[in-house]
Amino acid sequence: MGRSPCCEKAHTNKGAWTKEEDDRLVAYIRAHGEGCWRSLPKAAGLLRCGKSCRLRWINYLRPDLKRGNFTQEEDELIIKLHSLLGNKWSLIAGRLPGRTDNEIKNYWNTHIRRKLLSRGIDPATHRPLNEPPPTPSISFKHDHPVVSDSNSKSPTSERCPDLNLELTISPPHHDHPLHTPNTTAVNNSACVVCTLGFPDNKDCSCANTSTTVTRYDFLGLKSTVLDYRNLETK
DNA sequence: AACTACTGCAACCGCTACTTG
DNA sequence: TCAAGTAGCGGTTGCAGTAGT
Repeated sequence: MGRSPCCEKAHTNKGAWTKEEDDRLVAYIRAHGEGCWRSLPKAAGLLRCGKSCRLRWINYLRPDLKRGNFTQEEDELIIKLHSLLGNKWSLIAGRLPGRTDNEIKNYWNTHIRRKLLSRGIDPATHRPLNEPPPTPSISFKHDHPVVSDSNSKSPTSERCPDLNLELTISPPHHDHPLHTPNTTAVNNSACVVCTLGFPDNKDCSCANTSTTVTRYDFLGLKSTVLDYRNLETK
């Protein structure tokens, strides 16, 4: 058998946190540190779910949080990172010290989305709104399937008419990469996660795959086109 | 002043990968 | 090995504050 449930939902508070609850949580974490969210509410004398405590601390109470408006630089960085990573808010937040994934997600949905739309850019694809979305197709002529970004019909797309992977995180197609199109095994070059400064991240593909990547300098970031096997199609 | 519509954000929900017993 | 719990993530919702009429 596993462990006992994380909390008794019948005896937990919900909704907005009170000042007293905040103070208790902050005092407890200052004394004991982060971690073991399951036992924290009881130990801290809070009628809250551990999950709720974790969220409150991470998104609101952490002392290193930067409150206030986003700067123009942060704006641009979020847009660049989103074009590369998609809705990976925690990864994006990792590149913005003092900002949380929830804060960035909210800011994206309320400000940046609108900003991009007003510029005629699709916030989901980072392409012009009037440009038809690319239809990825997969070729099996190599040892491994290769995703190509093309609207033209291929024999494969005819063979697999229902296969639409909705792949959107690669940078726009670039005929002439700024750097030598160095398509090598990852063992010899960085994956996108490492390139963005997230070594040892769970999304890092360096250590455990034989993925091929091509590196570009997209939007000023040393970006990477991933082999389709690394893409998440959520 | 009162009502309605809109906006922004904190918090919740549900899912998944990982861990534990 | 596997079932169940935990932590963390992303999507969604609820509500307070503000603007418009």
